[in-house]
Amino acid sequence: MEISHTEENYLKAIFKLSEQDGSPASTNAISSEINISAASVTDMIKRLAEKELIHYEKYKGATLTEAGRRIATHLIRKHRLWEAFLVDKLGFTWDEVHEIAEQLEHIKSPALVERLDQFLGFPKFDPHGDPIPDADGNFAFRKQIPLLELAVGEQGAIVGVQDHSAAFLQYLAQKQLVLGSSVKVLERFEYDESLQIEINGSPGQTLSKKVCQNLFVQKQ
Amino acid sequence: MEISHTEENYLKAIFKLSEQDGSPASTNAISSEINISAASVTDMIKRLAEKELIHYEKYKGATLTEAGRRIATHLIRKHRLWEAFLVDKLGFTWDEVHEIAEQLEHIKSPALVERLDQFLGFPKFDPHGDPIPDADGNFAFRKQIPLLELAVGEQGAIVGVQDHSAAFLQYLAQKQLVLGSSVKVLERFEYDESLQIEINGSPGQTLSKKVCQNLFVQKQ
DNA sequence: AAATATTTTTAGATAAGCCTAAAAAATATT
DNA sequence: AATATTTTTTAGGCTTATCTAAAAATATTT
Repeated sequence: MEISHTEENYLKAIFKLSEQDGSPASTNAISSEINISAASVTDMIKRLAEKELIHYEKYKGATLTEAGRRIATHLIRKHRLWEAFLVDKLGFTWDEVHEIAEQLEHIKSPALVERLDQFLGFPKFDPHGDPIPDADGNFAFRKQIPLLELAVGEQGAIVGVQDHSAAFLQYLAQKQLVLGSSVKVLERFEYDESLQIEINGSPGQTLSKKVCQNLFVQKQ
Repeated sequence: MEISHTEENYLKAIFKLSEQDGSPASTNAISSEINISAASVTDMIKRLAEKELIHYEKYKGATLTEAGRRIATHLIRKHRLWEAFLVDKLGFTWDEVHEIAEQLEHIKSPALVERLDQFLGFPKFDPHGDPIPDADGNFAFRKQIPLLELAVGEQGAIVGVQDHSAAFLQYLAQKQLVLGSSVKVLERFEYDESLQIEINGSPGQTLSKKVCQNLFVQKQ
């Protein structure tokens, strides 16, 4: 069965919206996720249901079938492998690669994905710290918490981000906060929930609550 | 101006058909080049003419405008750079890369092309020996002739192929005929215009007229 | 529980890209 | 030069993916 570029984008959106909690992705949620009118979404999810890529009941939203999930995770696999390629091999920065990977993820060639994976040394995480699913759609798991939840005196390593916007990623890079950077919480200001942290051994950075919520660390 | 994937394919076909002799590409020629009905081609070339990507006069065929040519050569540049990547970095063989590059050539990111070029060491020729145009659309030139035109006793190096089919490329690989192989014409059989040649110093191969027409060599 | 608000679906259009069949124009043949 | 053939265009349709506006269903508030 041929799956179009467009259908792939819907499957990815439904995966993103329904994977965390397992609850169906609503028409409106999909609509705002991919910036397409709700009416068009209804249209498309009907067609995806006919192709048995999603389960869909009128007014009840959509969840992926096994076939749909396989396609979605494979897209995520390709997206993240390409991001790793762009950063590790071509020297792009982590805030520049999302748009390009959005295009590259639609390239259809099973051999290409597997060779790319090998060329990159079978990475388990992409440049933003997100896990790269294996060919069967299994994601590596890692015990990570938002930096905001680190207690005063505790230390951790940056392993991922919640917010993937270029603005946030550029802000982080400027503060020397990249994947692998070591951070230690020196003080917590209850007034605005900001944290005073030490980055790679140099103290003196205050990070806002918003920043600390969007940064994942692994306790050390 | 947005140019669709489909429009790009038409521009590439028109380039291929009209570049050699400079004469316009006829509707039928485009039709059979891209396997789309002549009626659809007429439709599309009208739209391309409106966008000023081609010059088109009813019943007179199409030629590229400067803008159209820029797009076409840029596509060829991307196609060939990706082929080089697939062979040199991912280890694909030269007969496997065309279909994948057909997809990759449509990825839109100027930065990506330039970084890829750099990553590959600014190659001037792709895995089939075809010149990779520079960012301005200029092709490297090389004095090459079909193997068939080499005289008895003359020696040359394989630098390219006329026929890009997987069948031909696989046949060549089997005979140790790859880019850079050295060949010497030992004898010419007038009966069927086949050649007895020495490949990399080992004699004893007879190559048909068809094969010798489709192989380019550089005299040594 | 009734009224109101929100969400979702239906209905009817549109544009891109394709098709086949028929008409028109250009080219080749007698 | 007239006729036949080939090429190209026109006409009319189809599918995919989108839209807006209106109707229907569901959820929320009073």
